[in-house]
Amino acid sequence: MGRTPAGETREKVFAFVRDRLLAGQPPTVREVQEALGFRAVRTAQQHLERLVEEGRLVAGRHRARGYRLPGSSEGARTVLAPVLGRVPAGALDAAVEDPDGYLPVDARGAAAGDLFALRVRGESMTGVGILPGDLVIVRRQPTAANGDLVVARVGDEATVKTFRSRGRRVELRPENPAFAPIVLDAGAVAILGKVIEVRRILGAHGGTGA
Amino acid sequence: MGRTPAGETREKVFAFVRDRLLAGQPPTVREVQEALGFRAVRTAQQHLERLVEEGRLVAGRHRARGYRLPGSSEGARTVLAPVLGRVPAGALDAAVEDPDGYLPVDARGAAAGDLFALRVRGESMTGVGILPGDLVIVRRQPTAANGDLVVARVGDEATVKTFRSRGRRVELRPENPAFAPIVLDAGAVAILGKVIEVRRILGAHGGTGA
DNA sequence: GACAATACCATACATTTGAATGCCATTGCA
DNA sequence: TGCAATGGCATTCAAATGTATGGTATTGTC
Repeated sequence: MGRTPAGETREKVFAFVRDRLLAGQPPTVREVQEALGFRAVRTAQQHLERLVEEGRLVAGRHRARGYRLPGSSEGARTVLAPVLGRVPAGALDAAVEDPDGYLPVDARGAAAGDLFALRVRGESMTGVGILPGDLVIVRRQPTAANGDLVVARVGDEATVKTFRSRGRRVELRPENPAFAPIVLDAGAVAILGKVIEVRRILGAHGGTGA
Repeated sequence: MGRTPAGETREKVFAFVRDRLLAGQPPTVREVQEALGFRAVRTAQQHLERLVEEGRLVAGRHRARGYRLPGSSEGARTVLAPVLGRVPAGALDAAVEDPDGYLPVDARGAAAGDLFALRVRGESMTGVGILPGDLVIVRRQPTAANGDLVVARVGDEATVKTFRSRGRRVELRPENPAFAPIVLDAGAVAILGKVIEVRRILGAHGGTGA
């Protein structure tokens, strides 16, 4: 009664732990033991210690289900941003109550409630790689700096544009030569937030369509 | 000392637990207690029990960090895709061992281990709105259909291109008139996977750069 | 005021779970 | 042969953690 060939077993241990972690369900040492068919807790424990030594896992001392993948243990924090279906005509909060779904966002430095997402309509921003149907993830803020990509409400409509202010006047500039900039008085524009991320979900089927 | 207004607190408890779950780090009752500033474990415990009653959480009996989101087996499910820093020269698994970080991905229909992400270099795909520095999220698969956006390995390099096959020959087509298609024998190309999503993280500062 | 409902607290208890102690079997090498 | 290295086992201990008991203060309603 000895052992198993090469480092095969440890590879299986790592794969098991990694998959569980990626699925959001960190395993216990005993779950590893059972999954791999060890008859002693210690055996699973030793493999895990080994993986930590090799830097492939990170252990939290005395924490239940404390193993993590290196790099994901710190900083990375995921929150859900609601995808607003209707254009927010009034207060944003009203629209959030009935979202089209949620997008997981790696939010470092942005509180959960401060994020939302909108689907882009029109081709006014194709010059900066934002195509119709893309999702923009927005962090709420009432102001913007020149050059910021913002979501602004003009009248009843919300649009994604590049922000630029000239004194009392605000210019919402499209990034497509076929469209003209919108210039308004600052009082006629409400900045809903700043675009912090752009996503295009291609899905399982279909090509680029180009 | 009494309490806090309406059901505000419970909402915060739920948000905290949900965020932690989505981040792949289920919290303990005491972590909830501490995060919300309760002075008794029991208080956090009661809120959690309440959330379970309301069906907003699911509890695992006597399991450490046992709270889950209901229906997490189906519906929106977030997994973390490793961002591969180096171009995968050999097997993909080797590169996954040392990722640059992880991206939260809403993976419906894709197993956790089947996803990874790469940072795009070069301007060969600007025609379909993929700019240098963008992140592509890829689902591993060894084959592709005409028109698919794929990550392929040619020699030591991995590139993002539109896939097209003509008999024994494979064409990797850039989406930028300034670049020429790459035409190779099928044996000289290895399909690493298919691009299912494109992301551009603009961050808190800076404009569009266009 | 009586009473239910809500929110919270202090503490104890039981289970889960990470870590430690000590030992055996196989392999490879000097 | 001797011996270090590896892979495994059985068991125990201690920390982490879910759960339960019992009590106080505030709010709202009849």
